This record gives sequence, structure tokens and C-alpha cells, in this order.
Amino acid sequence: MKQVKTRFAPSPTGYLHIGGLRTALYAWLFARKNKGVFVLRIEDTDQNREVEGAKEVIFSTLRDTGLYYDEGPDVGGDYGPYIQSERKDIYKQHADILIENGAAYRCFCTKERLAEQRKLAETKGQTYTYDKHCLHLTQEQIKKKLDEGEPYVIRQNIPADGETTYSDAVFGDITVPNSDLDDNVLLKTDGMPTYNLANVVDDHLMGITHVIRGVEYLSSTPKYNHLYRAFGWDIPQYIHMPVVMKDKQRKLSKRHGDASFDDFISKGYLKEALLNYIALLGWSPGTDQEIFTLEELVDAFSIEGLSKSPAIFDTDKLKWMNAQYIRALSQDDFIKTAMPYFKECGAEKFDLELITKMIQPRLEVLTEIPEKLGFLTKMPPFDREMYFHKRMKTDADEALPVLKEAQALLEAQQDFSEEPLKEALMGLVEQLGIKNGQLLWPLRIAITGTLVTPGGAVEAACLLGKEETLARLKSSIEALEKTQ
RNA sequence: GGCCCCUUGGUCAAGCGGUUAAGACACCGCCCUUUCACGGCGGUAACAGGAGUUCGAUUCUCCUAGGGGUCACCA
Repeated sequence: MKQVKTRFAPSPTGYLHIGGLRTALYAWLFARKNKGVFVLRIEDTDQNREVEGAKEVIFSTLRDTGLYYDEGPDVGGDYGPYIQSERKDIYKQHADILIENGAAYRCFCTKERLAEQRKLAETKGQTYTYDKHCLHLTQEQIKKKLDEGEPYVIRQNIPADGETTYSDAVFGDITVPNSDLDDNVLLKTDGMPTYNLANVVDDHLMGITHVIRGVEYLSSTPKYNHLYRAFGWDIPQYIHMPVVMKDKQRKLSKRHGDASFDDFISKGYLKEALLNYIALLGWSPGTDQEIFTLEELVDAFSIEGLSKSPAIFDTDKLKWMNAQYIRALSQDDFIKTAMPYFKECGAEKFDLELITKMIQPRLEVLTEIPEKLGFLTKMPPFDREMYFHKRMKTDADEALPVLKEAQALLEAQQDFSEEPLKEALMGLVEQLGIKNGQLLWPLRIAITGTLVTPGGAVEAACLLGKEETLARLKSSIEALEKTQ
């Protein structure tokens, strides 16, 4: 049996779409699972869409996510070049072969004529297909036009009658009448191939055994099969992936900033979590396992688990999964990945181990860090209402004397590390005969000025240190007295 | 609109002729608790509709509806 070989063949558009990344992931998984080869090929035959630096985005994203490719533009391989714009001659040669055996023909029709035809079909309510006008040109006519330097394209010559059956690993066998298939352009006036030609030629020449791509190519697959047959080549196994949707009607779009890999990274998602989530969008391992390493995915992957219908991207679930990954980080790794966000709010100067302990289980995305740690560097304005807590049966009036006791205790307290501090405060609770919350709630408010904080009064005091804690406490007590 | 494909809770989904129709997210309770989380326990919620086939359909077939894909010198 031939060695399995898959490929990821994106267009360099400047960013990597989530749907594209998922396709890449599946192609990679399938190759690894079958001890095969994974190829990266850049499809840049549309020169009008050239984007500066776009290839590098693809290289780096694939590298960052661990989707290593065995062959590709920047890693080489025996079947290069792996950039389509560098393979122009190859496509031309193959287009000529097709012309020779009648599977393709030159077309000199102007854009104007084509537009007219299209409009005509439209007014009649018909689906437009090229009328094969140039197929009937005589050799003399063709030679004359060629000699006069008339621009032309090369079109695929699809049989007018009969039907074509093609096969897909997830959708099964599909049969369409040939009359529905258009004589698409294979080679453009500028000498560049269209996808229709390039994907077939490259996939064959590069030895691709399994073509894994989005469903948008499903309906044009019979045309590609005609090409494979015209060349006398084996048809690869097709595996078409359903679309990733934003909601029931709309696809994930670049416009909303919810489609690109980089967008999610900058929104505070971990790449491993994103990849894990994407893997489960439109594919199921058939078990209850949801958290997978890349290695585990390789093991679990199978095309039987692929679904046929579009899947809606669920940010809630992604967040949950991201939280799982954040929590699973070791202390060192967490501090390392969170550092940029610590710096954003000035938290890097504090006890990072304690901060980690407090904040790691409370995060869904990394970008939540600054808001949660804001109290460390700035004390919000005094608000008497904050001291009211119904369940704790405490309010500003109740709090004042308790806080004064706490102040005295903390002034005498030498060790401000977590455990001793907690012991001391709990001792005070017992001594005063009150509930934990009647001391700790107002104390936390008094030194953080924040209704909701990660961790409680003990952690806050510990982080702020004796001096800052007492300063804040003093000012809060004064404010309480003044507003009495 | 033509052609092709798809259809299990709000979402991802298991199921592949006989099940009390899993699980996860979200949501709602309860417990834990110095706030908020984490964690633990529990709950609400689905086979699009209609005909067949069959002793028996979520599972097979057809029709309808809804959704998706595609109809470029874009990929």
C-alpha cells in the first residue's frame, strides 16, 4: 500500500482562518496517524491577492501549534517547489497535454461576451455555463488568433452528456449530470493556473493520497476527477470538511475578529486550548474524552468521527476549555504566560506565587488578569455602601469598631505572610465572638476598595504588605468616621 | 433560482432496528465558603414534520420544511 500523504494548501491571505487551521489539523492528524507525510503548499496563483508577509503567518502559526510539515516552502522536499507561483511552467505543460488529448481547449472569448452570456442566462432564469463556443474553432482560426497574439485562456472540456459519480470518505458517493458542470478556466490569460488545474496537477505530482479540504470544493470535485482521468492518473481519496459557522446562518468571518488564529491568541486564549477545541468541532472521538494533547489526538483521530453538517463555533465552550488549560499549567508556566498581563497592571512587583494561587483558578482568558488585579496598584474611591453585606449581617456601622480592632492587631503583627496573618485574624474573630465574615468582609473592602477580588482579606493584606495595608486601612477608617 | 449535501436539547455531540436517547458547555438549584471563582452534588432541556418498510424506527426509503455548499480568468 502507498504511503499516506496529506497536504494543507492555504492561500496567503495574511491571516490563518480558524476553519483553515482545523483543516490543517485534520490533515496533519491523518498523516501522523497513518505514519504518513504532511505537506504544506502555498496556493498563490491569484496575483491580485498577494499579501505581504502572508506566507510567514502561515509558517509561524503551523509551527506554533505544533503542526510540523515534512515538506514545504521553507523546509524543502523532493517534490517542490511548494509555492504554486513558482510552478508556472509545470501547469503550462500539463495544460498542453490536456489540449492534445481533447480534455481542454483554448478560449478567446472576451470578458464582455462572457458577461453578456451570463446576463442572458440570468434573465432566462437559467444557470450559466460556458457555451463551448471556442471548442468549435477550426485549427486555422486558432492559428490565426494565436499569430495575432490574441489573449486566451485554456478551458476544461467537460463532456456534454452523461453523468459523473465521485466518492468522498465522509459524504459517500455522489452523482451529478455532466451538463451541470461548467467548462471552467484551467489556465488564465496571465499564464497562471486556476485552482481547478493547479490542485490536480500538484496533488498528483506531490503524491498526495488523501485530499482533506473544506466542503466548498465538494461540488467541483467531479470536474477534478475528469482531469485525473484525462491525465491517466489515480484519483486520491477525498475527505471534505463541513464549514465552521458563527451562528446558524453566518460563517466565521474575519470582519468580526472571530475568525483568525491570531485574534484568539490576542484575546487571551491558549493555543493548545484553541487547537483542542477546534479538533472537537465537527469531529468526535466517540468517547467522552474532551481534553486531548496533540499526541492523544493523533491516536484518537479517525475519519469515521467526522460530521457532515456545519458546526457552530461556541465561544462559551472554548472559554471553558481555555480555563481548563490555564488551570493545568504549572506555576512556572502560568507565571511565564501571564507575565505580559501582570506587567499591564503593575502586578509583576508583587508576590507572583501568591497571585498565581489566587488567580489561576479564576481565569477563563488571560486578558481578564489586569482587571482582576487592578486593586493592587490603585485604590478605588471610598464607598460606604460597600460595607453592607446582608448575609454576613454587617454594614458600615458594624464594621467600624471591628476594623479598629483589626488595625490595632495588624500594627502589632510582624509577620505578614499568609498563614500567620490568617491565624492572627482568626484569633481576633474568636476573641470578638463574631463570624469570620464580619471581620474579613469589611477588612477586604477597606484595603482593596473593591467589591469582588480574587482571594480574600488575608491574601490581599499579604500581597499589599504591612505598610500599604495599614495605610489603606487607616484611610478607610477615617472615611468611615467622617461619613458616619 | 438550478444542482449537490445536511438535519438528535440553546451549542458541540454519542447513537449506527429494540436504550430510562449518553457525555460536555451554557443555564438553574444546593453544598463548600471572608467576596468572586475552583470543586462537589442535583435539575431543566432533543430525535424538524409527514408518509412508508418492519413485529418494532432516532436509526432504512420517499416527500415537505429548514439549513449549508456551489454556480468566477478566487481559492
